[in-house]
Amino acid sequence: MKFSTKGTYGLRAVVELAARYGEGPVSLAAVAAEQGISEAYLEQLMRSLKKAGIVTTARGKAGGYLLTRAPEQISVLETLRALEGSTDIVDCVGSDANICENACICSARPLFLKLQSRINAVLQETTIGELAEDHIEQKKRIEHARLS
Amino acid sequence: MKFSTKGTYGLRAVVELAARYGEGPVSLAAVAAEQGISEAYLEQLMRSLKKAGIVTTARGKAGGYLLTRAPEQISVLETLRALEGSTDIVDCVGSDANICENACICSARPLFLKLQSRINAVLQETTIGELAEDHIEQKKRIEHARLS
DNA sequence: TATAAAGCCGAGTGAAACGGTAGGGATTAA
DNA sequence: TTAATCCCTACCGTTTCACTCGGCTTTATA
Repeated sequence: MKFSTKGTYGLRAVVELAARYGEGPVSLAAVAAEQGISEAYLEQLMRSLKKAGIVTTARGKAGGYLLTRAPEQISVLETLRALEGSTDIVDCVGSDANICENACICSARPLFLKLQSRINAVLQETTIGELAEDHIEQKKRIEHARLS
Repeated sequence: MKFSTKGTYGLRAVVELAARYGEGPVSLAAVAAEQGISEAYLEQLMRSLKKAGIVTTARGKAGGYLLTRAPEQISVLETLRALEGSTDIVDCVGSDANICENACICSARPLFLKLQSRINAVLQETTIGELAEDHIEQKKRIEHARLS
């Protein structure tokens, strides 16, 4: 029941792009430096995000990554799915439940179904835009505290 | 973000014991057979559960496992913690948050905190007793359908 | 037009966790 | 005494994780 760094790093990278939404392409190096992540590793994650239609790229010099949509229109659910493949806590909930032949008798299934729906609700209703706003606020507060 | 089989198998085993609460010790072999789990593997899980004070044992011939308390007094949270070590989705939520030095600036943290609290709520409020009841009901329904 | 800065891509790798097995020991009811 | 139990340690093959490496293509700009 742990999030992988894939999900965490990727999510943070997307939030970073959201914080700079409208300012043109942001280079991988810039995102990696800001978030303290290895460039080569982050590149892989960006690939997944691109394939999922969450980010797009500008190639060549002065190129970089951009969100395909406004940050408020990207859900965390979508982002994590792109990064981790699925956000299902077990295979027997969600689309192909038939994977577990004992689904109809498994005593843990009702719990998993409930839990999964709660999780999905949070991930669905939270947008990258919200996280970015919080993050910008937080940065301001810290800056403010440092100066005084 | 996947549950391991440790958690799933162990939980099911505990529910099985709950379904037979008050009937004396249940042997490992019986639980393993009923749930379709390898005996040797399940034994490991039972050890964790015993160490955590969720089950107790009777040794020797006609021995087996028993719940230490009434099923309604055992939460799923407690059970999963015993089996998986922790139910925290990332290390930087929960007791020792200081593990992540950037916690105060990490843009994903607010999300994780919210998500964790929702998850914990479900796991805390669901008891083994409830799962056992559901399970018994379900078995009855199936039996009924088979006969008609 | 040459060059450097960027993204694109496939492959490889060490460590850890997962999921399970094996084999022997201790305990106890019959 | 025997057989049915739980108790414990160690091992092991596979997969996933978290990265790294090296070479390629694209493109702005000097």
